Amino acid sequence: MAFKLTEGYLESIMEGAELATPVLQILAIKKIVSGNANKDRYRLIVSDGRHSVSHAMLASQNNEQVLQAGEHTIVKVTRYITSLFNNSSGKEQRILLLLDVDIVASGSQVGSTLGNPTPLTEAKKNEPASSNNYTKGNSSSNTFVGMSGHSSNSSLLPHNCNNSVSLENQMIHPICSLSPYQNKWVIKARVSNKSAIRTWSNSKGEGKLFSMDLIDESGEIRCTGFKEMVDKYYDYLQVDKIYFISKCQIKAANKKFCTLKNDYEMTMTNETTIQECQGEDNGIPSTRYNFTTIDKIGNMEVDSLVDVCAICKEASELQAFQAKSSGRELKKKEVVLVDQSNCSIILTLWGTDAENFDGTNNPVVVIKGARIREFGGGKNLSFSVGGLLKINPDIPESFRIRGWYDQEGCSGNIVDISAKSSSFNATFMSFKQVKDHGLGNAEKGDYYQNVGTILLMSSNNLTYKACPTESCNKKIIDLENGMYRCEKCNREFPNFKYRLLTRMNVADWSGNTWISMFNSEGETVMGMTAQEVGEQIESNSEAAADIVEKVNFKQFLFKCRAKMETYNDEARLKTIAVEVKPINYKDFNNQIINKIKQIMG
DNA sequence: CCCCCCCC
Repeated sequence: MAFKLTEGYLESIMEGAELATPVLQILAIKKIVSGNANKDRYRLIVSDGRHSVSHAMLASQNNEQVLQAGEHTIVKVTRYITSLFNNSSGKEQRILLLLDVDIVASGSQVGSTLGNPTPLTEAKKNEPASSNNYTKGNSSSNTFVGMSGHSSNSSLLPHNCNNSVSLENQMIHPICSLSPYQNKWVIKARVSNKSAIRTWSNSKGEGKLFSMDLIDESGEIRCTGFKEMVDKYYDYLQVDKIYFISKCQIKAANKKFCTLKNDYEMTMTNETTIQECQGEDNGIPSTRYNFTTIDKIGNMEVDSLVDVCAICKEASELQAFQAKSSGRELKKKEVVLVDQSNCSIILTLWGTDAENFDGTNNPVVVIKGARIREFGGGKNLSFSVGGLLKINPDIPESFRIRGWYDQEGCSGNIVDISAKSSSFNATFMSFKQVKDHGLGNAEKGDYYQNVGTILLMSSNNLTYKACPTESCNKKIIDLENGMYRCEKCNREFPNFKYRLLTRMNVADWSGNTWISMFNSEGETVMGMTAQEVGEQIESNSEAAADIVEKVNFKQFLFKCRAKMETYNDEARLKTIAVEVKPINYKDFNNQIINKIKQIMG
């Protein structure tokens, strides 16, 4: 198969021309920067068959497909940028950044270098950009300006900026090219999000800070200003405006607190210069989202951050309450979100976000950086600092989901990701606590869990003969003619099934209690099926004693329902184990550690 | 240099 490259394109591109979809071959791939997470940065040698360019870089979202395709791969470049920067010897160097590529043929399909490409000479690469001064793939924007001839009006500079040189005259670097290894740069970026000013006070000191999200056509990065930087820049920086920014300190990003797609984040320093870009803002996008559909959240890690675009199906009233742990007065609103995955999830808004949220008319809710939480086995989302919340924003995804909801989503069957998987995540309590707290007065009983030791199990009536109908567990009457009658089903059967109904005395350090349990819980405790238990006892009257003895001193996690019942005019607490599980010592130890921490204050 | 962000 013959592959065709867009011969001669590279020369023009590296001189600043805009050419639609160059088709290039990747001759070499070299890792240049290793990120803290999963995004490494790669330098490429690319060829158009006539020339090769060694100063090419791959935008990290393309890493996976290009690495997989390997050297000799042919790509169609759907979006690119060139940018000037100073190389190590202080010379200007133009680099080619591949923002979006489609694989035309993988390296193994191509197998060799096409044509006989010669390296573009230094002289060629260092020629000034063509007349319009900008270099861009597929639109007329000038996000990354080469050397610009025009001078800026210094009166436009804000008085509180410390620089004397206008950044506007300098070359602009794409955000995705920033790294700790290169500190001479200027970016031109839009502020897509700005936090409130926050103060802190801990053992290391105290202070105040704010952070903002910066975005350009190549990528995004978070920037934080501490202390005096707050005074200097907080009011000056406005969301949605565009700034020239230089000389921040670049360091590895902590992914735990930021969904921005960048391995780095930056911090303002005394050297930092920020100037508003008064002119053209074309081509610089506003917030960039990385949306996850709700169905996926069910399998995602608790505490991680996601971006969602969903419809508010319903919203609760504003609820105010006091946090048990901190005593703080909290306000929240629970919003049920749905999306095209036909799943719903609860989003909790706090404080003013909760107060301000209006759920009428099913608005589109777009969130960047919602925190995944878990409650009772279900997942939910919590929105708070560092995130961005928009209602009915003007983005394509918003219109798309609006259409989906109005046409079909509003009447569809929805799976609730926030649904609690089991009846509890009930509190761990000792039997003494159960007694002291007077559990059992709630109408449906009170739930708790306990890790306990079986002291004694009654060997009488371990099993009963039950109706063989699958959905019916009613005790049957032995008609003693080979038939069994179920009153509930009003039928006679030639067979029955064994069911367990056991009572055992369970102890922990604080006391003991009698717990009843039904079939499956009893099977777990005995390690036998009800059928096996029934048959063994049937064939050997001594079997029951053996079975009971083997259970003694076994330990389990008991999930219990306690309810006060009146029996012969006497109130007593009836406890049923609704779930019995082997002890997960890791979880159990965490419970104990948390308790110790509580006790220690 | 923050990074707590809440509740059942």
